[in-house]
Amino acid sequence: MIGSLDERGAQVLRHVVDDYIETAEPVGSRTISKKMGQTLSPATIRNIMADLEEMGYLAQPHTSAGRVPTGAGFRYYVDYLLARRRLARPERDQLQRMAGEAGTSADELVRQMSRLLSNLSHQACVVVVSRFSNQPLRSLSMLRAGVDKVLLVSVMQGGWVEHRLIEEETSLTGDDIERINNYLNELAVGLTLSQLRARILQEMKKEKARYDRLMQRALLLSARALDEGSPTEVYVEGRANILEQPEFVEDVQKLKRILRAFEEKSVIVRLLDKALEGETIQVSIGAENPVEGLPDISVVASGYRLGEATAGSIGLIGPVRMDYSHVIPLVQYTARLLGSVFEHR
Amino acid sequence: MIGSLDERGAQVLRHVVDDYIETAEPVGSRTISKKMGQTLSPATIRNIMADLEEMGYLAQPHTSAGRVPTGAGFRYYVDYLLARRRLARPERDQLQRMAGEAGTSADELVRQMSRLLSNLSHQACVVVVSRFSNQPLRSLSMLRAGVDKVLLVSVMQGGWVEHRLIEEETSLTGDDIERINNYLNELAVGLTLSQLRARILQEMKKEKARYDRLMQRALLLSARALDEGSPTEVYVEGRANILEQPEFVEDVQKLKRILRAFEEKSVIVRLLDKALEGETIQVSIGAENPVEGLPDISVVASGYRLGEATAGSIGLIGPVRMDYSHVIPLVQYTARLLGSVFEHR
DNA sequence: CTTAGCACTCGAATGCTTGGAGTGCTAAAA
DNA sequence: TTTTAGCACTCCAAGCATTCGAGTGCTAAG
Repeated sequence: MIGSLDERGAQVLRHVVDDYIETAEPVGSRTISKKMGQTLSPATIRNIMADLEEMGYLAQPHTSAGRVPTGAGFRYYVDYLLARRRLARPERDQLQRMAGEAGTSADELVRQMSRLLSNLSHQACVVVVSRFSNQPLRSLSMLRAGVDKVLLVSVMQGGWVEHRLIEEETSLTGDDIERINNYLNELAVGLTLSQLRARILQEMKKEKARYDRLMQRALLLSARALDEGSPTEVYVEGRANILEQPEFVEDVQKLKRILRAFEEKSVIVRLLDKALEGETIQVSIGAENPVEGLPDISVVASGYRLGEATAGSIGLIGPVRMDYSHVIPLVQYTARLLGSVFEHR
Repeated sequence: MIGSLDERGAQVLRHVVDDYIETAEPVGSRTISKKMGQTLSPATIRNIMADLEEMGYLAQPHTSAGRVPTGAGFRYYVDYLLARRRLARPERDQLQRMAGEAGTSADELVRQMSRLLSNLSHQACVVVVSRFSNQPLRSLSMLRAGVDKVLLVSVMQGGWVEHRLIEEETSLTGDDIERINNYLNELAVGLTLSQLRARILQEMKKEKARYDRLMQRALLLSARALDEGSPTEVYVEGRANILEQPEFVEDVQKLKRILRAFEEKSVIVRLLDKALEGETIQVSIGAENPVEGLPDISVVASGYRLGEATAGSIGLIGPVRMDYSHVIPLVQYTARLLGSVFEHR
């Protein structure tokens, strides 16, 4: 059914999609004819549109309505017809200014960038931070926190800080803790957390042999701390933008499904899954996304890097009828920006 | 206009509110007559309802419709007519089980309790944690985090951990840091953060006199760290429950306003403001809440204590037509539970 | 291959009718 | 004096017919 298009067909498709993105209404042949400077009459356009429909790029809600792009239509549009505009100056400036804010902590910064991105795009913005897997440790320390508790604090490349409070019955002296810290840092700095996990297991055998009870305990505690804890953090900003989209407001069921999805970390992670693999932009149109229950949303997302590894991904979630030509460079730019910000932290 | 009610009037009002809470539809005289076991005919009920309307407790959407409780009607209901039921066993059990989960960190626990509460109530649940103002410090430590950065970590009563990453050009040796830590802990443990702030300012003068450059620097860094940072954290769970309420779904504008409000920390803090003062339950009905733009929501909230001071508040946000007799004990119980959980951390 | 012309389709908007739920009032009953 | 049966009245919601117009597909001429 779906084939390639000649120049004319492509132009018509492009205009249909453009117009539909703008108006959210079915587009008629008259409109397209005008948009193309009346080089072709509505009747001709109708013929072309009928062809496009046959090829699966357009659809008719009912006989006497205009045409609406299908998922395939949007896909073709994004792949071949999109005007790859550069990001407008003022938007670049705003993003850069935000990224330059020095005082904020890493996760506060991400949240604010995400909010700004959602404002600029009028879509909901989602960020997944995979704190652990990939980022090398800058320091790992243990410190006392009250009578029978110790706190394990890890600082990652990029300024991410993670901590775990652990119950510990037997008390450690200040000296003990200092020794442990020296030992841990020697062991850990430069490793990613998953590497460290492996290293600790390895080391535990050695230490057992050496009969150093204190170090054994330190390793045990660290291993325990590393086992717990969620490996990813998720931020959602600009949920209310979903309500700006007529297609969602008309159908409360869709709205509910989307809002529920935003409340499930795992769903969001799955939505942005592909983007986590690299720094290139990923566009899922409609049912293309991996989540079963959400065939009416598109996701435009990109991973952002920190050194060698992908540190997380940032994306926009909205209706299939999204302004891709605007949104794609926005996300792309923001992802790069995030990466470079964390590089210098 | 608004006066006190005789027994009969009160009973009718109670039934109208009960029925309206259940159905979200205007309530007619027939319905009430039946509910009261036909001790009074519909005609009599009509007379009573007309009185209640005159007094401002009921209103008619239009001439030939039933009655709907006004804000004042709900207020009277909550103040005088509510059957103060105890919380049902299974709900108590669920909450307790959740509170007993040992492994989770303080903020993860709050988030999960909040989510559970939103599920049990079918409303959106909001928690405000005022981390700083009131809770005494258990420990305050500085540690190195990379080449030119130090991390200041504070552990509060209740298991709350807070950290700040600070740029620091001149490098500190391990010895320096140890001295600083001893000094800081001596200074800080047992104080609340606001007390500590004052203490540091005091101390800075002294140290200046003593010409101890290292301690000076430590104090400077600490002061800087304490000055930044938001004093409160806010969690919202169960937003999607808002969409279960017909009164909100019918009116997208209201929906938008509510969702936008959920995205503004300051708005939420204002909504729960009164509850932060004490451990008693606060009910704001409709326009009673302090936020201008949200006259259609009710807030049922309670502060939770940690030792002497209020550590935060937890509340439910929903339509004026909320099931107060269910929701009030729910919130009350959860707030107490939270307090006692953090007590033992 | 393009396009003017035309018959046709279908949804959205409009107006009309009807049914029913609910009211207020009055007058009789308790 | 209070209650209630009876009744006229109001108004919304739902159903139905009609109209309007945007848009189509097809055909035949350019």
